[in-house]
Amino acid sequence: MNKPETRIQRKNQAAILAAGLKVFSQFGFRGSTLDQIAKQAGLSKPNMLYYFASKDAIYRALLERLLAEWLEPIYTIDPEGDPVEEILGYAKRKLAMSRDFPAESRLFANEVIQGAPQIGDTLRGELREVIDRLAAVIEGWIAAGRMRDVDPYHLVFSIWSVTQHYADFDVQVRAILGDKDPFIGAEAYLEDMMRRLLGVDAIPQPLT
Amino acid sequence: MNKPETRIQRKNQAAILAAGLKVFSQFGFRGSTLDQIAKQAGLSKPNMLYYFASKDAIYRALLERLLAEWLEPIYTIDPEGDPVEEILGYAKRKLAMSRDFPAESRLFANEVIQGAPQIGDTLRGELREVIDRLAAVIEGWIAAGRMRDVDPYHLVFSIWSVTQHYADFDVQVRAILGDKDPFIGAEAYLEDMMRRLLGVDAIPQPLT
DNA sequence: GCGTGTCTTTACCAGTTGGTCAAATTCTTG
DNA sequence: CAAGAATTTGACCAACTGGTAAAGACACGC
Repeated sequence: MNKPETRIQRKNQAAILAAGLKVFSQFGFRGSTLDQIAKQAGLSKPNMLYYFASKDAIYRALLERLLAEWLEPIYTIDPEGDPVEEILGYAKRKLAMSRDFPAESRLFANEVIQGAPQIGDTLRGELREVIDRLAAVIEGWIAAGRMRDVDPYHLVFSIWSVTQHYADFDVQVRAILGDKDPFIGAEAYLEDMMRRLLGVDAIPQPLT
Repeated sequence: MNKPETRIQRKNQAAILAAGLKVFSQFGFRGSTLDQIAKQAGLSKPNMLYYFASKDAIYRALLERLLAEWLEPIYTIDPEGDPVEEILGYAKRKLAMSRDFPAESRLFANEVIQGAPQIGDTLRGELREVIDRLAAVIEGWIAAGRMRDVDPYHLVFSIWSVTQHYADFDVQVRAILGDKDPFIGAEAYLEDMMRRLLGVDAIPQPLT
């Protein structure tokens, strides 16, 4: 259908999407302008509109491209594996994504905070299904006594919120921590928190 | 200085700030327009600008007014009290704020995600000091063996992120949970998580 | 080297934006 | 009630917004 892409098309589309990600993630959809994105992409505005029909089209293309890879880490959770290690691994992967792709995280944050006008349907559809399935797996683990009894939905929310916090509220985190790299302490804290929360055999810390 | 306020001034200023909160929290600063805010406040645009000199002035007034009350729950933490109960109480108060004042939460979220252009100085100044003092209290508790050894800064981040998540990502939470009130399960989960994380005498859950 | 389709630019437009101004209206108070 | 102050309005503006039209520049297979 839209297969025959020239190398210059690929290059410019990639540049536009990269620029759009940068600008949209900082200012939100309505706060961003085509001129900003075009300048960031190193193109003139009409030239940019030669590749994407409208501001909306750029935004939607971005969200579509990112939604899949944003959800992807969930699918690596193995129902046959050890519950604590599987969930902890997922949490760590999400934390790494916050470190390596903060703009993507902020793009979603902006979109969802503003009421998810574009991806609301996907949230109520695909996302909900995926999380329902994950919740069923977790409930199976709990029923088998392989992890502590926690609400799987709020567990997922807490993983998302804690990990994405380091990307979305980056300036606040750095304002408080100063120059220290937040992610070193974050990973240790996250691991401690998850093991403590989920582990059936948690050992009480001895008094000093 | 600016004390002599007529009742009509108070009324209109309050209406403008309420409208600004609603609009700014949904669209961010750059995504909001004076017309939107004026319409929401039930005033004409020039009339609104009679009370606030500019869009910027409304936004700054809002942030200033909210910063204080947003930080306030921290001051109710009692260094003499029981560590787990004090921290848990703070977390619950933050969760209640997310339930009762979601717009305020989203306003801050928008501001911080976009790089905190207005309140960056406050974050690096007052906020940092307050959190440093809180961290010192927590470290004292840990040294006294009254709670588990966790990083106080990341502990604060996790409380903020988990509680504010229910306000900021409201549509996503409801997309997944459906009609159920998120805050009932959220409070139970939060309490379990905090007690488990902080309590020195946590009892391992028996296998089923 | 030449024609055809791809890419880029210049000039432009109508609607929206934050904000101004002077005149008109509505209080408030002696 | 009259005068002065406080409040509200309508008309307006320059800058910016997303988007368009058309012509020019370029690339590539023949």
